[in-house]
Amino acid sequence: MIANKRPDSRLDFDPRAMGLAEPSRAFYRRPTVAVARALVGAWIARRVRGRWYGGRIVETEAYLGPGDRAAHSWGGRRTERVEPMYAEGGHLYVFLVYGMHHCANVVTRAAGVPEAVLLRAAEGPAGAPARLMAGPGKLCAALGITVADSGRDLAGEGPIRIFARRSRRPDIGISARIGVDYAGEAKDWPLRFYDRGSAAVSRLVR
DNA sequence: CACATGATCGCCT
DNA sequence: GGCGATCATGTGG
Repeated sequence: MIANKRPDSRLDFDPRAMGLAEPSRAFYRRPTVAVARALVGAWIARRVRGRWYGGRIVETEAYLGPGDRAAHSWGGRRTERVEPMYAEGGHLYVFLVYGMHHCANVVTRAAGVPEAVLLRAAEGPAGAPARLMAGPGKLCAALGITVADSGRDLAGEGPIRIFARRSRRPDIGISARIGVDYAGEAKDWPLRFYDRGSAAVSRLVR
């Protein structure tokens, strides 16, 4: 069992002072691509001992379920690991890749529809290293998110939450997803969304 | 800057 | 038994 890790103290921030609000459940139940786009500019945060730690999401990828060869739920796979993807939108799905890195996903749509949005990169509050969360594994490491958090409800009162962006819309770039060359035709689908103005995007792929 | 490689282990076949 | 929704480091140009 992997112990709960602690977030990087440099990610300390105050969502309330920033006027950030949490989206309703309906936000997450929308089509996955819409959620993936809306999450660019939103904040992912974790509360530990009364303090909030987090960052502004700058890169996401949509994973479209049974028909998407790159998705863990491809072909309707339903194992213990993937089970959180079948939960109602607004839950968290975390898995371990390459034996050492964790990846965090925001589950979308209705219960039983196993689609999700991978959080690929975020930029921390002022003072945090620019590329501390420039990658899905680094994002989880910085926030201390592990498979122990898989299945959590982001829309409830739990320790991991999402805050919607306020107003300014990021200049969003689109590309194929990263690291899914094995996925047949799905490898070229334009399901990666990133903030063109951010220095924390994991890789520059047009 | 563009590759190439090793680390490391849970998951699925 | 093979292979990742990755990352840091090392080499060469």
